[in-house]
Amino acid sequence: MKRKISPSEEDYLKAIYHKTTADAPVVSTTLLAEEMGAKPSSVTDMVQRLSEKALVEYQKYKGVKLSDTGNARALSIIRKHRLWEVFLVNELHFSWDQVHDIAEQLEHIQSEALTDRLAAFLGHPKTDPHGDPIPTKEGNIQTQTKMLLELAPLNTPLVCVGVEDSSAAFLQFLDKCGIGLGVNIEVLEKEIFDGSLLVSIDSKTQRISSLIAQNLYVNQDQ
Amino acid sequence: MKRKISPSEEDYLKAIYHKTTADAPVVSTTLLAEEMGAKPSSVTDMVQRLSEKALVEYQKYKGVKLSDTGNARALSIIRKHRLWEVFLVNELHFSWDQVHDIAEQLEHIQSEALTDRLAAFLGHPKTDPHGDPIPTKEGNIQTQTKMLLELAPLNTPLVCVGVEDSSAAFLQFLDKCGIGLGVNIEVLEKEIFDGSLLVSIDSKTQRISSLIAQNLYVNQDQ
DNA sequence: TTAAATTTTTAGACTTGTCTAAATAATTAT
DNA sequence: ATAATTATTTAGACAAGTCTAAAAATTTAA
Repeated sequence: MKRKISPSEEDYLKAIYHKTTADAPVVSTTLLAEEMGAKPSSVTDMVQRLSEKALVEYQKYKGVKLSDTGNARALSIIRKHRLWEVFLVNELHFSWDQVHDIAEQLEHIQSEALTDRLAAFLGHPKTDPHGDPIPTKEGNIQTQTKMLLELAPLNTPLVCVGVEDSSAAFLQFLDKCGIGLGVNIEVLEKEIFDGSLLVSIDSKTQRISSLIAQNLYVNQDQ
Repeated sequence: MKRKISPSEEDYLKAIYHKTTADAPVVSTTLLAEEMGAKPSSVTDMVQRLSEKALVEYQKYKGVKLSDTGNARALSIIRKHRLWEVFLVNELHFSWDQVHDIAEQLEHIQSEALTDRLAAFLGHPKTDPHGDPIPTKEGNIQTQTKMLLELAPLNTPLVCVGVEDSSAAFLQFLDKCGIGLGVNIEVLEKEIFDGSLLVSIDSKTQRISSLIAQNLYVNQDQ
């Protein structure tokens, strides 16, 4: 029943998944082209092919969104991507900034048995090394409560739970600042002038830029 | 320095590697076509492309062989294939007949760091689950002394060390007969009529077909 | 509300990897 | 040694996925 989907088609499904939300349920070919590093004309072609395969709903000039089957496929790819990231970090001891490109390749391996066994081997992890939730085999993905550090209340014990930007550069910078998932953090002061924050990380006080605060997710501790 | 090679090109390099030996250093397009499940004309095309990239040495109508760089690339792919097979069997508990197709996909993942760490994670295994040697990172591959069970001496303690045919059907049949790597075996009698052998496996006597004997490698025990 | 600017699609071309059918070279048999 | 057979290559075609350039639709601005 499962029709063959090429790695390239899978990448498009994933990109459409990441670029659509409840408020903006449809994405334009231009935005998708940017995400994919391709020209809008190439995206139009591909999106029309995906539409013929009933993986997306597409209306000329109106943008594209995933169909139910397309959404399920996207979640399956994201599941594999994040499981492999857990493997790379937890088992092979890669750092969280090194795993994205390798997982981009591993996510296209086609074997349900492999995914099942990998998940079991890893102990059915709930989140990946960047704090993003791992969809279940059935395609359920937990929407986690989390807020940007930028918007977090002052003088409240917080814990880091995720990142908005997962580029290697940003992750390495976080490492340098002593910031990682599970790290305790508290905002002591918000600087109006440049949006920077005075924070306490593991009881040490330091100043971090607004750019970090805009890309780091936290939760109230407890 | 490392030029990009497509998965398909990698598959051809591997096939050429497997189909050439010291006595037959060159393989014909027809034989290669059979191995690849493609038409000879397609093989000619591909082999000419590989020749332009200096990965093979090819002379029209005379067959093809790997260049030194092509040989190194083939060994690198085989190394990855066999390391992943070890991972699948030892860590994810697949059986030895289930891993080939998955490893066919995993062998194309491009990341030297991944291969290095995988090898270390597995404890730098010397052989894969079918008894085939794993090339080192430097491209050294150990030529193991082994003989077909068919040609092994009678009434001599032997140990299974490899298979010639690693199809799922053959491996499953071996399982059914209680034959696996490391299993002790002794040939008690050779039947002239059908080439079958009376053997003792783990002290139990049974008769096995000549087809098994032609596809199973053994060594003298000790 | 029409014109200008922008976005999106179409058309035609290119590459990779494959195929079939036809042509050519090599091998085998008479 | 020549003819018949077999192996191999060439030629032309096709699908996937991409591009550039041009056309068409949509949005924005006057």
